Order: sequence, then structure tokens, then C-alpha cells
Amino acid sequence: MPELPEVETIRRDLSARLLGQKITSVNILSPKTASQPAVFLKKTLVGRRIIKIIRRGKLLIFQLTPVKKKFGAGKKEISSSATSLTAFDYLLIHLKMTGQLIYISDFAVSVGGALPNKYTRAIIVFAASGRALGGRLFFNDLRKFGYLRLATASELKTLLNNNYGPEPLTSNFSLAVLGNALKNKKIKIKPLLLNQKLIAGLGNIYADEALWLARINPERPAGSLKPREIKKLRQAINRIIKQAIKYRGTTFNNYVDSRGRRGNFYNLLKVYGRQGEKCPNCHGPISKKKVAGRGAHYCPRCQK
DNA sequence: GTGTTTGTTATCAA
DNA sequence: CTTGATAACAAACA
Repeated sequence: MPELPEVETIRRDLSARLLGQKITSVNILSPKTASQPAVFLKKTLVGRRIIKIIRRGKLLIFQLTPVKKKFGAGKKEISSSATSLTAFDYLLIHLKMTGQLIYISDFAVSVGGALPNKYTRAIIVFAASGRALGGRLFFNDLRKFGYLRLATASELKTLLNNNYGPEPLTSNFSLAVLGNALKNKKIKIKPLLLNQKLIAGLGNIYADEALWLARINPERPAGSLKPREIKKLRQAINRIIKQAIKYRGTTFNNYVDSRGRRGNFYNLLKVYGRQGEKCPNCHGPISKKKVAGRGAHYCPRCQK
């Protein structure tokens, strides 16, 4: 389950290896995985380079080199697809639950299992040029929830504005902003934390971990949190996210980084997946129950 | 065959 | 209109 720390780990690794590389072909193995027709993705991507990789919440955004407008002699460009306002300059990749992005350089000796495998949904091939070695980026997704999609600058802007709240670890994620998001809300705090429009990047694992660290029960109505608790919660979220990035994310089931390696945060989880074990704080048993349709792991004794 | 896993959205009810 | 609750999606595993 890639959440903010896992996606950020992938972003950093891919940035180091992919920037400046030129796309030479695109192979869509599962049409469902591409939000647009495969021919459109191919046509738009082939020949362009990746100049920047951005992350917003759990969404990865590959920025492409701008397309040069064609000034054919006497041929008037009728399609506006090459103008700066409407050009599809961004490739968005969401891994959802089981997505993986694994990059194999042409000169890699070998990694984990052979790729492509039965869960490979798309392959982006890069050419060797200059200092770049060339290689292939495999998008694997067992459950096919993830997607690839092209967007223009304005589409991207709208999408980010409408669907993503402040990022943890940034000044936008202020006490005032969090307080406002909780104010007068009757919804339980756990599902509220999972709402990307209020805070971008938390998923089931880190929401449970942050609530445990802040000693707040996942079923508390969000609006009932005291100012002290809100402050604690904000600190807990930032601390957990920061630490999880440092440890390159959590591998519980499916997640691996861009080299196919597992995250190292698993052993530092305090409550997620640890139902029945002792709470590291009070040594009482950790519970698990469904809250808003999701598994919630918590210590009933110290999370009030 | 059944229940469980979760990121996100669609749908419905209050 | 807003808010919250729930189902749905997809695929594999115990």
C-alpha cells in the first residue's frame, strides 16, 4: 500500500536515474491501466524526455520536455495539441493499492524476479543517450487499481487544487489548517485522516500509527479533539511520515521501491498489523476493529 | 465458497 | 446544499 513515504521513496530514486532520459517506446499491456487510449499515450510520450518528477500526496507526476510547435512550410497547424496551454506535458501515475514502478537499466545484471511478469501492466522504454544508460520502467499492478494518465498543465493544476490538501512536513500543514479541517466535524478522526482533500498522503498504515503516537482513539469524532490533541496529532503525523521516509517506507504486502527492494519501516510499526501484541506504551493488548470500513489498529487503553 | 486486504470514487441517506 | 456512511472496484490469499 504505497502511501506518502513509499511514493516519495520511489520519486527520489527515479529522479536520480530517470531525469533526462528519452522515451523510445511505450507498451500498454493492460488497457484498463491507462486512462486514455494506448495509441494516445504512445504518440504523446515517445520522443520526449523526463525533466522532473514531482509527488503530490500519493500521486507521481512526470514532467516531460515541451513539444516544439511545428511550423511546416505552408502547413498550418490545425491541431492545437502542441500549444503551450493544451500540451500534455505531464504523465500522472497513481499506484493505488498494489502498484509498483520498477526501473531496470539496460546494464543491470539482474533484479529480484524476472520482468515483465504476469502483473506488468505497462512498460516505458528509455533510450541510451549521453550519460543515460537507457532501460525500462515497469508498471506492475496486481489489482489494476492504479493508472497512467496524461494531463495538461491546466488539467493538472485543477486536479491538484480540487483533490489534494496540504502536505505533511510543509508549512501548509499548519496547526490552524488542521484545526479548521477538524472543526465541527462529526466524522471519526480515522476516516478524516484518510481524506486526501484534508491532508494529502496518509493511508491506512500511517493514519493508525499517527493516532497511536498522539494517543487518540480512531473513533473519536474529529470535532471533539482538544487544541492540545490537535497539536499532538499534527506533530505525530509529521514525525511518522518523516521517519517512514527515512526508512524508505513500509513493506507489508506488496510495496517495493524502484529497484524492487522492500521498505524498512515494517519493524518500527507500533500498532498496524500488530493486533494481539503488546502496546509498546502501556503493554496492554492492541486491538483491531473496522472503522469506516477499514481496519483500524489501536490500543484501547492508551488511545482515548 | 467466504471473508479480508485498501485508495479512491460513486452513490445514497439524513 | 452539506455531511457522513457505505458500496463498489479488482485480484489473490487464508
